[in-house]
Amino acid sequence: MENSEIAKILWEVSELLEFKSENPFKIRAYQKAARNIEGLPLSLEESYKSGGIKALKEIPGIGEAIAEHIEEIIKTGDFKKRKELLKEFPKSFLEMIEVQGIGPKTAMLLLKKRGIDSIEKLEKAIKSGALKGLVGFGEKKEQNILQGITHKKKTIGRHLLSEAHEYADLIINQMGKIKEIDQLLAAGSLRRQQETIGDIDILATSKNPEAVMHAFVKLPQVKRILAQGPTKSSVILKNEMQADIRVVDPKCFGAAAHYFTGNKLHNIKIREMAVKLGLKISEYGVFKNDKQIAGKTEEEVFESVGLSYIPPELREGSDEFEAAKKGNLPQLINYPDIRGDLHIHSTYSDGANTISEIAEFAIKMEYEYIAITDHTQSTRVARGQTAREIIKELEHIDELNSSYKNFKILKGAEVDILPDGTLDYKDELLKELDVVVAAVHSRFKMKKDDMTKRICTAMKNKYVNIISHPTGRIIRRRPPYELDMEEILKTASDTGTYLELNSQPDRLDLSDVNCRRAKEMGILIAINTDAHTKETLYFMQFGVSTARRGWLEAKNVINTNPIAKLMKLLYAKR
DNA sequence: GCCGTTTTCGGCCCGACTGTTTTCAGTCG
Ligand SMILES: Nc1nc2c(ncn2[C@H]2C[C@H](O)[C@@H](COP(=O)(O)OP(=O)(O)OP(=O)(O)O)O2)c(=O)[nH]1
Ligand SMILES: [Mg+2]
Ligand SMILES: [Mg+2]
Ligand SMILES: [Zn+2]
Repeated sequence: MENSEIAKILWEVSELLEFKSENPFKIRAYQKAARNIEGLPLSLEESYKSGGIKALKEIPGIGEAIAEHIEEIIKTGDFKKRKELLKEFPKSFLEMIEVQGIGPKTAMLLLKKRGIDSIEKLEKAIKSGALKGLVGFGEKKEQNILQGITHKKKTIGRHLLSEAHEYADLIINQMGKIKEIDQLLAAGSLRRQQETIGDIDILATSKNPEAVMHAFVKLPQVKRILAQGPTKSSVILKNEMQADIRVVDPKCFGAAAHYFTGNKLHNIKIREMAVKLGLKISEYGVFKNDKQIAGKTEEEVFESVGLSYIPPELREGSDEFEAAKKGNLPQLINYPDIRGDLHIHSTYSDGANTISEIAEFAIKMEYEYIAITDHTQSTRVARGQTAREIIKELEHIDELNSSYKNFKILKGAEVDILPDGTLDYKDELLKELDVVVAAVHSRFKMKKDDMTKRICTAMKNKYVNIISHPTGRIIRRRPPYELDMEEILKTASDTGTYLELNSQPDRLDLSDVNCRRAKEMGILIAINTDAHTKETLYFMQFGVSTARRGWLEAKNVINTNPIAKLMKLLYAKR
């Protein structure tokens, strides 16, 4: 049982409890537990197996009751209380609150008074006028719900960080033309650089908020206005993304930026800390006896509760406060720390650019080195090369290198890890390479033990430097291979193998939480792009963002080193 | 339901916008 599955079950229970109008704090307790479990690097099932209920209760937000539920879920796949709740409310009913504007109260009213228990029935009911006369329902509400249903049908859920970035830049560019705006900031999950983004959150400061809102909702990208007030508006954009905007006075910028960056749990926790100190934190500032005492900058907000500045990528409402209090926050890696890219494809396999085109581009990016790592024979769809074919490429690289100074092209390959854990090239050939990146490209559905053994066997080969995209997940498309991540990490640590943080926006693999776990175990990470075109060498920024979310410092990442040190690290296993 | 360096009971973040409401509940950030 995966953590994500357990989290999903608990989240669903929180929704079921909402329908029953349970104590809102109890509902929040289930939601908190679910969120915390999602962000957990260790397998709950493994923790339970080794430490029982007691180990579960050590996780924040999990107490006696939820720990027992989790035990039951691990043992039977479900738990009694949930099964009972589900008898009352069918699955299709749960989906109703996913429609914008419908919450648990409205859904219950529709169920009780009209027997509506699915989005389909709701749509029919509105169109046939069956909701006329229902308390709290009028023409506008019906139309809003219909539009909400249409919107829901068109969207696929959360967006990749890269897509959201691009679109947010467009909007922010447009907003830059609004005269009344002072400062602009992309906030929310975008600023925290989460791997997926729910909506675009933008903060503006202005002395004339109404004028700003007026101009904002008239932007050409805006399709529909969900809400418009003087300090806050929400719209649906033409690409069906939602955008939320807040406008505040410049003297509130810090507090508003902090609020709008979140995440929610982080906000709640820092506000609780303020309450204990006799203060109040809101998006408008830090207040003592209704008098603003701070809030112009984010630093002031943190300082008011005795914390040093916490970078947005760490604001998850977990243990960042502890670190900030003790002054133990990491010196997070920055993009300019990166000196090269160790996983790139050229026209020798399925890349679009020649090695020299890639090299020229990398030099413009001020890199000191790159590794060309084309596919090997078993990955035929990606034009993987035989041993004979790659020899030509290696000679070509030698030739090119003689023409560069202060820049080096490393000879590499992205070598297939075959199902038995052996590699697609013989050791005699691997020996000729500077960088061996090893990866699984076939038989993704192997059993957990087999897949773990497969990758661990590969790590035990002394020529293997880096395991590429270690879990194989593709965001929104393919779940990770079944893996014992702890075993993988342990073997990486024992063998001195590096793990990749693949920067492709739909991979980001290792994920943020796994990076953090790897760091704790002393494993070094290679942040690579796996670029198949020279322009996508810029995907490095997403890798660095994810690394920052994983608390990584420059020293945890091998490709922040100058070439001489890097070469030493690459030859350390041999 | 969870939690505690004052607490094992009694708190639990704080605010904006909408629609249909004669004064605020519901939903959302
Ligand atoms: N204090 C407080 N702040 C909140 C609450 N809900 C949201 N926020 C703040 C923190 C969020 O990061 C920020 C933006 O809200 P969003 O719903 O857009 O969430 P966020 O961007 O974090 O994630 P997303 O990718 O959009 O799902 O607003 C809340 O209930 N209380
Ligand atoms: Mg957001
Ligand atoms: Mg938002
Ligand atoms: Zn690759």
